[in-house]
Amino acid sequence: MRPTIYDIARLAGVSTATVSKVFNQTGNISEKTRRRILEISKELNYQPNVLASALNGKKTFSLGLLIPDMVNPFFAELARHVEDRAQELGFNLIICNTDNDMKKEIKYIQLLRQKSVDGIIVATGVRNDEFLKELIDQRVPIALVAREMSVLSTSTVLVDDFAGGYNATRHLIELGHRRIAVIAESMSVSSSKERVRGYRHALEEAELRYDEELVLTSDFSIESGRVTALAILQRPSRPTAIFACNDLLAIGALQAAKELGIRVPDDLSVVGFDNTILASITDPPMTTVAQPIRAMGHQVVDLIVAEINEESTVKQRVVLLPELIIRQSTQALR
Amino acid sequence: MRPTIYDIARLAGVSTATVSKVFNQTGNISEKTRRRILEISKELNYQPNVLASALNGKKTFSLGLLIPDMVNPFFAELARHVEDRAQELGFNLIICNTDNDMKKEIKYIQLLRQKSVDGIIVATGVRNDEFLKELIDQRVPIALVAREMSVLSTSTVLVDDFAGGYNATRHLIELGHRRIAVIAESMSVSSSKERVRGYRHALEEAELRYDEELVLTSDFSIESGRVTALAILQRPSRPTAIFACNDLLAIGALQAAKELGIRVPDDLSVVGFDNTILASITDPPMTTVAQPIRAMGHQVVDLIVAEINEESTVKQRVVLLPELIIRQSTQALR
DNA sequence: GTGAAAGCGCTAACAC
DNA sequence: GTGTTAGCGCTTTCAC
Repeated sequence: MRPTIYDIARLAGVSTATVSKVFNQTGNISEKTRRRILEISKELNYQPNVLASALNGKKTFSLGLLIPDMVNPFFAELARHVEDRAQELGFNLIICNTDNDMKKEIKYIQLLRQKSVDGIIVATGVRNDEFLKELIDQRVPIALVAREMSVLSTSTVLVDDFAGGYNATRHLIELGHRRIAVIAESMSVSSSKERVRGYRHALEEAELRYDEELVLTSDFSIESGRVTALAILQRPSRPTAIFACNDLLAIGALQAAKELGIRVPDDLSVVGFDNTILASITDPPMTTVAQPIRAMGHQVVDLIVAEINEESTVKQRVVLLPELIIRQSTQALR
Repeated sequence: MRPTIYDIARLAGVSTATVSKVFNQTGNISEKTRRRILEISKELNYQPNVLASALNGKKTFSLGLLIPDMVNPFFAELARHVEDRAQELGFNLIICNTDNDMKKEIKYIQLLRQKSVDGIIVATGVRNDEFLKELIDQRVPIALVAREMSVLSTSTVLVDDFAGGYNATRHLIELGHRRIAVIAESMSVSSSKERVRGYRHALEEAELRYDEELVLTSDFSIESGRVTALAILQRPSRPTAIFACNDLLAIGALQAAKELGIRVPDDLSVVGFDNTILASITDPPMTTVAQPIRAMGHQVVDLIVAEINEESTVKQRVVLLPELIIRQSTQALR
């Protein structure tokens, strides 16, 4: 059996209250008994039982993280940084892959509540306002990362998606491109919508016509990027550039181009979004909009932990700036 | 406040024991009261408190997963499948990225114990025998995946790494290659050692000399693969083929070749291992040894859950077979 | 400085 | 069929 506070108390000839105080650094315990207790604990290899302490209203020191899919490198990296920071602060991370499926999301949230996690970080794109609102009403700390939900009053960390979309498109325009297509993930995701808005703004600023035909929506997999790009590249007057709203889609576009014998960047420029590890290993290496993933992960953990510890009750909305990384998938229009 | 079993009992005019029995489907409760209790629970949106129930010796329904780094696509995919299966069985997953750092690993294991996870799945390569042994002695269910530890009596799921290394090398030999280098991750990892052993066996079988100079060890990042490959490709008599013990290293080799103006596959054949998403998007697409990642993830969860539920007390060692996926990074020696 | 005791939310004998 | 009650391991108030 795992030793308990009772075992320690008995061996040290004190009460459990004293032992508890030592471990919580509360009350006033003489240096001598403190030492004794610590010593005995070491000997028995005592590990406090978090469950029992959480049952008394203390923290569980675990956080939930809802992401669409950790196989998507963007979310893998994000989750990694979240986990790192959480660990630094003494919290474990329960990762939940929801595939942006509302049913799964709800199920996960219920499980997390049953386990009394101290907070939930949401990075999924599901429109789940009602459910999250309930949680907030129940005073479960929630924070959003890489997504947005204006109706909700929660701390949020994201990148300026509008600026990202704008920068990407602007870059293409400066290279002389006029027919620029955009492939978005489902437009119901806030970040996607913003990126397209940035795209549109760049066009209009350059007095280029915004052509709905050039705005495609798809899933968020390489395959669906490929299929979508294939369709658009086979039109009679195909675009000379594609802005894909994430690296996965951009890779799909690259593959489609290769299939059709369209050379990148000579005959087609492609810009991605996220600057995941994938962008640097494609051929050619991909121009993409970098999100400061590490900073996002750290910040969102800091915000939610501050809320958990009630150090800060004001909700914050942190907007980080994206950065265009120019590689070799874009080139001046000939 | 979250409703408790007491609230329900009061409103239903029964005792907490009755309510508990309903939720645990134990005892014998009349259909009528059962209904009433369930109804009231629904109304109050009651969620059982897992902590309290776990404190009574029940399960916490959470598993720990120790992996080196979820940014590595192999582990991202593995973790995803583990998580999927765990979720199906009602368990949450606490993911711990250890970077194969023994200190971190120990810290994580302690945290997991304090939280009374029901079991721990270990996919890291750390030689941590002592520590894991302690856990086993304390009857914490442990299972290994994608790694091995012969001294320990634990359920294990892995791929036949020897066969994988053999197949990869054999493929190269059949293509006429004679000078075949191998880049291994640190040789202290069991899987890596086995793959190299398979490599060696293939050579010897073909009566080719096993040349220590052609066996390089490195880290497990693209960058270290690149550096290692760079070194070997600049030797006076460079190899005509490289077998890299994982896709990351293979990509590094691809990059090194490109840097040196060595064409793949014309001047150099490269084989990877893992068949992660990366292998399909490199240029050229990579020949690699596929691990049945999904099956591995599912199986290891099934094994550990069986142990947790004490359905099965016999430890199993499941060895799955790898499969060589031939793409375009390998070609017959000219 | 230290301890007795009540209680966190739930379970499981055992009694009725 | 249902209730009483004694814990699970820990925290905390209040008394000494």
